[in-house]
Amino acid sequence: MLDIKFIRENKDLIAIAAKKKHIDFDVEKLIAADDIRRKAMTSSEKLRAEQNAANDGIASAKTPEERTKLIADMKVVKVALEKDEETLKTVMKDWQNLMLQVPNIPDMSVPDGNSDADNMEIKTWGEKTKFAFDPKDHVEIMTALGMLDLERGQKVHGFRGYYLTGDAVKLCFAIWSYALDFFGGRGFLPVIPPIVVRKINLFGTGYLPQGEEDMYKTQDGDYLAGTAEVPLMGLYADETLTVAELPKKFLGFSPCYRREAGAHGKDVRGLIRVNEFYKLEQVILCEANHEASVKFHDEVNANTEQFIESLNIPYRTVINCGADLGLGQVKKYDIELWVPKEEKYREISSASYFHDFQTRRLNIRYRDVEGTLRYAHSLNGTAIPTPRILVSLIENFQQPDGTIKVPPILVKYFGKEVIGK
RNA sequence: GGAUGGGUGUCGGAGUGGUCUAACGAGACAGUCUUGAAAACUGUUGUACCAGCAAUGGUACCGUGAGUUCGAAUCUCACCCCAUCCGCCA
Repeated sequence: MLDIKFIRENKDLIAIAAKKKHIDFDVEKLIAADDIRRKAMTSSEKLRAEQNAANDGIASAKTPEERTKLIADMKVVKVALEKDEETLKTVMKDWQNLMLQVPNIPDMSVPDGNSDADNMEIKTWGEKTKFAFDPKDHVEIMTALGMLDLERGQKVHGFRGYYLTGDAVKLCFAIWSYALDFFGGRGFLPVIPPIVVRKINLFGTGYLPQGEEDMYKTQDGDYLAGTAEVPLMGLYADETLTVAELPKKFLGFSPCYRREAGAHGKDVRGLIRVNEFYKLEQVILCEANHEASVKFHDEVNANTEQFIESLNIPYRTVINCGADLGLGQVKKYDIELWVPKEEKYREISSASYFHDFQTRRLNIRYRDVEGTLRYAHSLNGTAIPTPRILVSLIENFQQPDGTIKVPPILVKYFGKEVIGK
């Protein structure tokens, strides 16, 4: 959600933003609706003022005749007021609907593009792993080592179902523990949030109304969130913070549920794309200025880069192009890990900032040093998702004998150096 | 699944359809008094939108939305939310 005043004064920017994000949105339609809204508001407020003024007269009328006369006058005003309010009601529906579709404006540094193929590489780290043998993919390795059962996963859950077993489970716990130490050591408060959430939180974060199809829903009308970002953003909804409390840094840990409704042909094999997984997520609320947003955005992304580096997995970082940005995102970095068997970098992390797009919808404010109420800025980034991280971890660290070398930093958490011996 | 009670300002808490510009109390802030503090006393104390360069003016907000009325915190209806009890489960 953007400020209507800002939209009116910068409608060209909005039009360019929509085009860059490949979102079909006509800002002129919103301006037209807003013109009607303003007119109806001014007009009905004037009539109401008249009515308010007459009220005292009616209450203190000296004679019944005087009173009857005043009431008769106000009956006329009432009819006019009802007409204005009818207009206002109709246009407000339209207006609110349009306001929910206004895209946030991408940063200058976001490249143009039509799809994730146009994302701009800004960093590569590590050597793409070379093998003196024919590397296998993670499904083959894990199945052979009793770490993964896709067949029975499918039997029980259906398409994209999986069982992790044995050392795969231990590896997940090791990664979670390590991540908790790593990110916790950088000032993030660990949080296990509710992931079955009320609808309002999804509107607030910008996942609704557009993302309805990708979400699981309960019979009570609640939703299973696809990321801990949703409940963490809801945490301070409708609250006013003090500037001294900012920035707030959270490390959420939660299961994540995604229907992957629009991705039926994509990544049909293995652990890349699944309906339920676990994720540690960084969320920050900070002061309302662009520099702070940029600073924390870089910080959040660097945290995950350094985490991946400590595991010694080759990766690259991209700036997502316009078409790959969500409605509310100003800028987004993806970190992609090298997957040897596919010979491709695959997304593992996504860090974005929103300015006050989310906090306006959620009504998260703070008082700045002058005492002025302001909407905070929000940003978030993946810390680490499981089991997706296992794909590149296992494929990059596989050995000729079919075993897996555990990254040294994880040995302390995992308990042994090699899986499969 | 069944039953009941309740949503008022920063908080507690009143509120017979018109003077609600929401009583009263607490808190916070400022001042008086004081060597300083406490106490006491006095005053101030929300948010959003519209018009305006501004000073300022207007409107709305008592959970949300409709309705009745010249006029609604107050009456009617629907919904949302909160709490408690019983049952069931962990």
